[in-house]
Amino acid sequence: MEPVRPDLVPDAELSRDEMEALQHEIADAAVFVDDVAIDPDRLSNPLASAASEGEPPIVAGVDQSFLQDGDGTEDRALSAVVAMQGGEVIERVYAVTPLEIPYIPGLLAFREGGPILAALEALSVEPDLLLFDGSGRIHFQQAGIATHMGVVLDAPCIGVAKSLLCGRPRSDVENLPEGARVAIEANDRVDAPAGTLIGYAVQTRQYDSPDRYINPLYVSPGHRVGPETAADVVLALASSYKLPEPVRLADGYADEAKRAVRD
DNA sequence: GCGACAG
DNA sequence: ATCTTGTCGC
Repeated sequence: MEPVRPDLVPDAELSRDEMEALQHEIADAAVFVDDVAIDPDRLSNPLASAASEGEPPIVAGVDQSFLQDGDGTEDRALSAVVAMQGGEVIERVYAVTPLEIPYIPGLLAFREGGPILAALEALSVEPDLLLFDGSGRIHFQQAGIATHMGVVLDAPCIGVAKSLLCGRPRSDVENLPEGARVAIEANDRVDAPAGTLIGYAVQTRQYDSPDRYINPLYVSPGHRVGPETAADVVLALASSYKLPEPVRLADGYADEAKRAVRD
């Protein structure tokens, strides 16, 4: 797949103000409600797929790793994509591109967007849905990496983050039971009316011991997906591990490919 | 000045 | 995110 909005592709040469201005454009173009019918049950369950007509949807997980040069300085980013259909991997691709800027909270898409788009161009199948490691609408300008990629590609996207960038949970998120979700609403750090629902803390896995617990994932709409569906999809795809399977596999593939590139 | 900060 | 082996615990 390739960008349908080349004008909005993240450019690391921009000034910080220009980057944030672009993010406001992205947020304005983003659709934070369900735009396509995505049945979470058909994502990973082959039986549900067989029972209904047509092919099950293709879901892609995207994750990055980084390579160092001889000095130990990070100089390249590697983006890995794992595409799944009916619970099975149908394609894996990766791309390596030079690293342009350091990590700056809020500007992740300008650091990692290049290799992601390069890897997605190498992908031969057309995903119906993409999951990213990072935020979507849970972002200062409501334009996290999942939203940015979603608008540039005009594809349904979901952000899956392991920690909360901004916003505020409506209730305690400690030690939630498996399958639970807690709404995340905009606070004064988010460029949205206070109280706006921007995502969910989603507990995909949990221990049963009283002294230790697993932190939830922070799931938010990227583009063309609403917050409830985003949470439903992540729960449906996280069958045996904390991370939804496409993202977990992309995570592993990013490490595997990095080792291969190093040799 | 202080605090907060995806990967 | 990254440098890294084994190891403690359910």
